[in-house]
Amino acid sequence: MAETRKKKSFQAALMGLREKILTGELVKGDHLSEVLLAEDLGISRTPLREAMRELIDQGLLERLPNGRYQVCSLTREDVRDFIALRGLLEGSVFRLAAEKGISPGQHRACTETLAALDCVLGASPSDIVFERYMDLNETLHAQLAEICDSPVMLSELARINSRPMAGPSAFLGGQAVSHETLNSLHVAQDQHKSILEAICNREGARAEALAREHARLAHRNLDFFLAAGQSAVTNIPGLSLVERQPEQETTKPKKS
Amino acid sequence: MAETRKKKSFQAALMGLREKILTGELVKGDHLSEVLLAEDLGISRTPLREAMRELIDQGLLERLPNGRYQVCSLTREDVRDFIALRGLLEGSVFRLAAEKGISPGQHRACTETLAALDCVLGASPSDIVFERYMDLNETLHAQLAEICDSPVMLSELARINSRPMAGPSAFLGGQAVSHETLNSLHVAQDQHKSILEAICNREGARAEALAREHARLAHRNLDFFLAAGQSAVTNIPGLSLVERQPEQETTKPKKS
DNA sequence: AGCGCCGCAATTGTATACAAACCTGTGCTG
DNA sequence: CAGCACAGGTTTGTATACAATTGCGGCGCT
Repeated sequence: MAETRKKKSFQAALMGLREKILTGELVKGDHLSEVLLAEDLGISRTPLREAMRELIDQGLLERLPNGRYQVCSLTREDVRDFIALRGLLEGSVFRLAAEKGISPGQHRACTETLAALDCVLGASPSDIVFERYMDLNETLHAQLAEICDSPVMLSELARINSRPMAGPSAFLGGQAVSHETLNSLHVAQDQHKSILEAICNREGARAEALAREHARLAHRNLDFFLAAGQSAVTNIPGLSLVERQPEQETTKPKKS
Repeated sequence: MAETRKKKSFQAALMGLREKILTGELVKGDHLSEVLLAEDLGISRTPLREAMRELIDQGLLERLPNGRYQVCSLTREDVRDFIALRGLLEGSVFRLAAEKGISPGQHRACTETLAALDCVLGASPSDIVFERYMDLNETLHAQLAEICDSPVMLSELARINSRPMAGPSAFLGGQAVSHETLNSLHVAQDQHKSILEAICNREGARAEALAREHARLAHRNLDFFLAAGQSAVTNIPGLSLVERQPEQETTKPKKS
């Protein structure tokens, strides 16, 4: 953990609040008080404010004109836009990578990660270790992105990836081994290979188009887990932030 | 001024620091102390920290792993990447606008702004009011962007536009009426018209490509003002943040 | 009864005091 | 003479007290 900075109260606030928000303990619309949260977390308001500011940057909180804070409420279109935005940035980054050229070491590293992903996917459907797949997937995306060698692009991409459900492995924690989902994993892996091929061949436009389409795979997963209902909320971090307008009103149990 | 929030100390800190940084009063590498700045601005450390955090978001400050702050140092490539990134985002936004379709009211507003720009450009070269051109240019970009009707895209575009020299009117304050610069203004205006036309015709790919090329015009201006030397620093906000690597190393005095 | 104004309570913004961490300079030791 | 260790000071991190502003509820007026 490179982010284990010394400011421990700030870290505690950040982790604690993140947890409370992602688990849905804090409801969407309600505006939350600094003093209550501070004493709940056992810290002072000062580091708490710092943490809240950080969470605003991460898109989990938003600030009302009054100065009050409230948990971010995302529409389905917002999440789709963030996913598309990742595709856009990754596309640009891959195009830059293709134009710049890949080094032998980078090519070897990507090939290894691809092989490891193949290995994970090769197992029988029930034996797939989704956690390992997530790790490898993120590694691959990072390896491909680093080829472009542009700090600006990489940092902005990282920013978008930190958005609630925009990252490349956002929906892999769901572990829903439906036939459809499984198939999309194989499609994604094929796209991975095509992207690497395009970068190696200096086919920038192809790499860019592939990246956009690759990100769009996540749209299906978003729709799937939004339709799956409350059970998915615990598995997909940030899903609780999405307001579900198309739900028919079926004896909605009013919470406390 | 929608941003005239009540927190006046915070605002004072923000404005004051921004001023100090953009005018080059604060040198690039030097790390700045909270307490010194606070008493210099006549406020406390608490709002100052908030302001510094904001300036980090705006890309004017950066934070060292020690927790110290320092004025951001950008390379020429960084600025070029930010400009390209604006082109990328604007391109995506315009493509979305073309796919969604423009309303009559939006079309009328854009046409009016275009006509006003034509009017400003129609004056004799020495009579061009650059300040008015800047306003109109930003208005047009905003009007075109709003067509896409995606809060996510708009806010991310606004974020990039707030980066030091990435905004669409970043270099128009230079008022360098060289033959070359003047010509680029006419080219830019022609691109504006083409973009609007593409959006009206639902030509998404064309609008996207035009936006990317439109942003690239700023690359020339960047090179021009970087070559212009110190005199341009006072006119182009943020130019002082760019490290000029072609400087020969002249007895670099090691700081204390 | 409805509308508007005033005052209180709650909440955020600011200031300052204190604690901890870091860098630095100096002196000791191998 | 070099390297390390310790101590002091400087700087950021945290806590708490105070100020200002906002929202709200009651009260009076129309």
